[in-house]
Amino acid sequence: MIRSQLKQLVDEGFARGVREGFWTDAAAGKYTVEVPKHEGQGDFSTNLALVVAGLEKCNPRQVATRLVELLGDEGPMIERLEIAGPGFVNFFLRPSVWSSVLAPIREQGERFGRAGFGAGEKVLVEFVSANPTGPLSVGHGRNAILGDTIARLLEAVGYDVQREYYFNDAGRQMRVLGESTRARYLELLGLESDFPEDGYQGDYIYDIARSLREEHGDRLKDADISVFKERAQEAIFADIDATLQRIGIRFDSYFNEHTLYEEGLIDDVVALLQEKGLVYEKEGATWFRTTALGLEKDRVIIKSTGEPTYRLPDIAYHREKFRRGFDRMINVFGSDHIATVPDVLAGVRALGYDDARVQVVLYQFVTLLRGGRQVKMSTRKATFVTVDELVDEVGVDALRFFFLMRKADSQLEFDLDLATQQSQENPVYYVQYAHARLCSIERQAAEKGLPVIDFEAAALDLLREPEEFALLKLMAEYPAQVAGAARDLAPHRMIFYLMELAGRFHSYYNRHKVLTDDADLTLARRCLCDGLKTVFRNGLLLVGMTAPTRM
RNA sequence: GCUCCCGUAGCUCAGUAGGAUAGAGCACAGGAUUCCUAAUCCUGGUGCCGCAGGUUCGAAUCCUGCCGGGAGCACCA
Repeated sequence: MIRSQLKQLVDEGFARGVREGFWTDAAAGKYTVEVPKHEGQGDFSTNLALVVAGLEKCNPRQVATRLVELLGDEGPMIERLEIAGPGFVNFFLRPSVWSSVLAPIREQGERFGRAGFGAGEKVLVEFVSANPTGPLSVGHGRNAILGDTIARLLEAVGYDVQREYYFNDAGRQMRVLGESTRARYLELLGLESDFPEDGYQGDYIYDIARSLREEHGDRLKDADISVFKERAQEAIFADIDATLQRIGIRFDSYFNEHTLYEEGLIDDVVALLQEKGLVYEKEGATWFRTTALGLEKDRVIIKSTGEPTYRLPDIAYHREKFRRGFDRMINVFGSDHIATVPDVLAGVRALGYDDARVQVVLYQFVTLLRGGRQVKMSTRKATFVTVDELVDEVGVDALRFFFLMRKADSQLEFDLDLATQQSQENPVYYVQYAHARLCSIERQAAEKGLPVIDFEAAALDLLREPEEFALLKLMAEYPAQVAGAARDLAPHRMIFYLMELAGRFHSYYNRHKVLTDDADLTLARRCLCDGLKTVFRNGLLLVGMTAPTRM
């Protein structure tokens, strides 16, 4: 907000310089106004002179001098300007401008930080998309939290977001699931059973088998595999659903791969690709000529058995996303899906759609540490830790926080010992405690009989401590943080922002009292704290956490 | 062999579409509570930003090659 006002001033100065022939408009939109890294370099800084000088091949310090002349060296916001280093222009603002961030925060309340630049564009965020073969494991957890938080961020900046879960209840995996369930059922009946070699070994299969036995006795001993498969799938899906609800995630739609077959959409895609000469037969299989689209080798889309490989439905599914009218499509995938992405995008492109509208967020694997040792995980062997188990141990807030703490590109080390101990080492509490403390101050104020905050009556220029300026500056950055995190699909930035704000607040709290003997100062500081509380609350809710009022 | 991600302090990681003097938490050591919650704060220091070149006024950031770790490279999803 303050930054954007300043940016406007700089833009005007730049435009005047263009009119007066000091420079061309080549640098328009290329320079920035930023908060400098180091103390003593002003409240904001622009690299305009460096950018202009680079494009026009002239001396940056001369350009900076011109700019300073054009801007005038003071004004209602600016106290003084300074040319520094290779040609930065540093802005030193009047201290009073900082407290002006409090009014909009107060007016906008829970809307503070939201933006409208998404302009109602329709975005489909597809995530989790785990086939119902077992409970959600740690890897799915990262997917779920990432996808949901990205959706929240996009909603916050004005996109019309739809959350979708794509799944497949046919196919080999599910057949194995059915066989595994039947084997357990027969085993429970004391009958001969041959558990599939690559079957699912988790105890949850026993649970499902047990419920079948209770309901049907031994009447299913000769039943078709589909009975077992359907029952298993149903039970597991209910389980997944419960887990998701528990961690605050709901989907707007579920898309079953079945639909693509039933509505002939698979055949459509093959026919369309055929028309374009991108399909051929070889060794009994149908191949997609991806080499013609710039990829390394051709891929099979229909096996010699007549069954499609995963690529074909994936392409058809993405075609449906376009046909359903989405402007942007975001997929959250584990890094093991890396190889499939180019093929699907090539398919989309071949069908005449703009694949730039499809964005894939790939996240690296989660390694689980317990007792300092890596836990090996396998879905089949059921040696995995489930999301439910994690939530049991650490709670929803810590789960979300830990999964968001790292950028998607980084492998995430989930230290169970750290996350499970509810101690001060746990950074989750650090942030939440800041909010609880702010609430506590207001409770104290009420107990002392202080009146409700009268914002209009407050003398905000009494906020003059360096720690207060630091807080106000950081609060003013909040909307830009949300916008940046949404733009780059990078939820971890919100976590880092909140940790920094919490650090500054705790530090301030220890050094200065809010509730003092000076009524005016107290009121001003309560206004500051009120604003902080709003920012913490908004930030925590935005990433799907709670903002506790006491701890 | 090929593709993608990662490599920054002892450990775990940030670094916001190249910017000024490199950042945080943890760990380690010491200190702070008659006072709004000590789940807090304060004080200590550490870096060949994996290596080598290149691009430019300027590189942890961009390009090339190499080294190390991870994920892939199926008529599995």
